[in-house]
Amino acid sequence: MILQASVSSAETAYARLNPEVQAWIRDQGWKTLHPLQVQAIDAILGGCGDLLITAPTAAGKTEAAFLPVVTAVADQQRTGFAVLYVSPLKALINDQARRLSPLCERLGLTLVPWHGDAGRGAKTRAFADPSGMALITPESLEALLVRRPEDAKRLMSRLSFIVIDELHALMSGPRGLHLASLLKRIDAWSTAPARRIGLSATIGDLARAAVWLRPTAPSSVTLVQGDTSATEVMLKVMGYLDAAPAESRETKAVGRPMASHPRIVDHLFQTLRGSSNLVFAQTRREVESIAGSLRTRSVRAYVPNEFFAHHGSLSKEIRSEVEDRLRQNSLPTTVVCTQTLELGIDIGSVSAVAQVGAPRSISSLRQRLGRAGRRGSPAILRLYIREPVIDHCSDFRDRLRPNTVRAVASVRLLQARFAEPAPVSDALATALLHQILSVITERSGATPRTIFNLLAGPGPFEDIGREDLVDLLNAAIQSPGKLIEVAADGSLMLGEGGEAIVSRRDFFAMFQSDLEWRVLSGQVPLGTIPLSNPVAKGTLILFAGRHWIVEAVDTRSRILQVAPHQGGAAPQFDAGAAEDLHDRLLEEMRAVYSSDDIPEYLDTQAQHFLSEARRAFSLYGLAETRVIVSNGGVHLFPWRGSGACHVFAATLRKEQVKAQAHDLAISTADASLDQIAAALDRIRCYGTTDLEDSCLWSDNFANAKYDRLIPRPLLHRLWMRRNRQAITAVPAIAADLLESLAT
DNA sequence: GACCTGCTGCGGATTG
Repeated sequence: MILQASVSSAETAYARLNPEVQAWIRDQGWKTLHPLQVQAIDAILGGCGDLLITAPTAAGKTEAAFLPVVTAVADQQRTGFAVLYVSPLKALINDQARRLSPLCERLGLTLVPWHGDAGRGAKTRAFADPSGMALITPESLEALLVRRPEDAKRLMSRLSFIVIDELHALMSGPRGLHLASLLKRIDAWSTAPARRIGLSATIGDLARAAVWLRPTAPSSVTLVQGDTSATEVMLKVMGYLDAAPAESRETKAVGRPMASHPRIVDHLFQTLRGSSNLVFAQTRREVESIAGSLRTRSVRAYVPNEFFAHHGSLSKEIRSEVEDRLRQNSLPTTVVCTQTLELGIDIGSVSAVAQVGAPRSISSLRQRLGRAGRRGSPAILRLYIREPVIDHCSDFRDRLRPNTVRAVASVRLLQARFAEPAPVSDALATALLHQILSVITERSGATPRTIFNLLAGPGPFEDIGREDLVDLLNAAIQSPGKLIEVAADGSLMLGEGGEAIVSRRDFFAMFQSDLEWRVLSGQVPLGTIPLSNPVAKGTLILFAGRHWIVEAVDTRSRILQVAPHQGGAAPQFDAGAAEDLHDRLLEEMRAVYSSDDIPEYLDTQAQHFLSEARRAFSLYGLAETRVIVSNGGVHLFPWRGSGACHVFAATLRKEQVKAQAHDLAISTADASLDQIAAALDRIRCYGTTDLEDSCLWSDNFANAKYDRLIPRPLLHRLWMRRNRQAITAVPAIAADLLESLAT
């Protein structure tokens, strides 16, 4: 990656901009251009490659990219869009359209917001006379390619720039593979591919981001980095003692708030009322329960409620109402939310950010922190950490106080500027099949060679070899559902099954969607809850931070009609697997256990938890050993992240040891130390063949949308490649554990 | 043991 070498002065950069852009800058009342903007102007107007712009939220990344971009394309004459802006969220497209339209108007550039909820007028005009900028989601891009391939080519074969916002979010997961493939296909239409500009606040691995951005030439990506000097953070970690462990697990399962709940709610109420804040919780159910209690608390205190819920299952209406109230900033507003308010939707900045529960990801914590701190004042972050009461039947997991230790480790890594790299997607096969169907549709048929040339090679599918593609295509051709057919000339066409998949509306997204109840209060849509919730007339529910009674159930159209009421519990939202912990976080947790400093940002209870944690760590002898016996079971501590631990647990199961990985360790059952030592000794000597075989014992590698249509051996092969690192580490982990047992 | 994201084209009726 090329680091920005020379930087001209703000005056020189300003002089390079289009006069109308300069006038717009004066209108904003800006006295000077930020260094970030100067760098971006130099790189875009002076250079010719791709750019990665990283800077904290609200540092002006959008302007840094667009001032020079619109300057570059202002006077060009062409048929088709000059700039494609890709965003992960419709709401972000609406925000950006609002921000950019005065600038574009001055230059006579058309601006077309292009997503499912955007008006059709602008799109229709763009089909007739395409020019300027389109602001689009990956799914709408897919829809354009599949449904209007001729128009898509006409609109996007002469692009000068592709701007990708919130790059860290768009490059990860199935969507990352999807968008990368779409961009590759767009590039194939033109002789001079558009320059790509990625924007992000949190990039854990710059080298990998550069590879994603320009797979054929990652070293030509210029890095433009904003001010990375640390912003002042006022941090507090607060400990809360919960009910007995057995009880706490039970109440969690039933969904009843835990014993610490009222005390945490009290503290939030007292510290946050009167100002604007964000409170992040780990689950939607927890958001509901906290927001509901805060509202009840306000009613009891005879004060107007200023606490609201925000999560992905709430309707657009409810969510934008809350976002508007935050943005207008005229009334104190505290929003209890999940990840939904992490990305760059414009909500202004808030006084303080709180999080209930220990962080699992540093990137996420950093994004959340970025929401706090008005100009000139420090960002306030409060972490609420719960640990259970210890009694005679408590096991090592409770005694080691992992939540407190994880919170301290997270803060240390935050200070060390660590951020997790974007996770590798497990949807490679699904994405490949999806894109094959899409290419066949776009081209009304394609030969295997065309498909291979178009999709394979540097990019999202570079791990796919010719034989993988052949296996996949053969399976699709021979499938009883007739996904693909071979035409007389040897080209591949959609079969009956393929047609059915592509013609469905949900084809455009690479992720799954399940059926849900729609919850309506009168005519107002409140949101959706999973069909799995038992509901009947008279059921009480807590939703959108308020209490409701179900008045009517329409099972045909899946609608719940509700009315305001009192009481009721939050619904059960479908549970997925917990977010993986990174290797670095476990390593840091071990360091926290082994050191003896008590950070001053811990309150008395949290300090107490940390002391208990270290005492337990020492009593179990974990400074010297990686294997302990507790409550009749043997527990192994590789001090690695979730990925490595899950693979290692699978390997143990292959050796007939019942093993289960959790956040802190791997727990075994019904096995003696001798049996485990023998298993570890065998695993220690594993060669490549054994390792490739070991993961056959894992049955859950068919998770993604179209995995059921993929041959199992291919899924297994791809799973192996994706987990190569964790798999290669297996013998070394076994050796370390065995050494512990010997001493 | 979690979270989040997205969605066409067409014909016909209605409205300004």
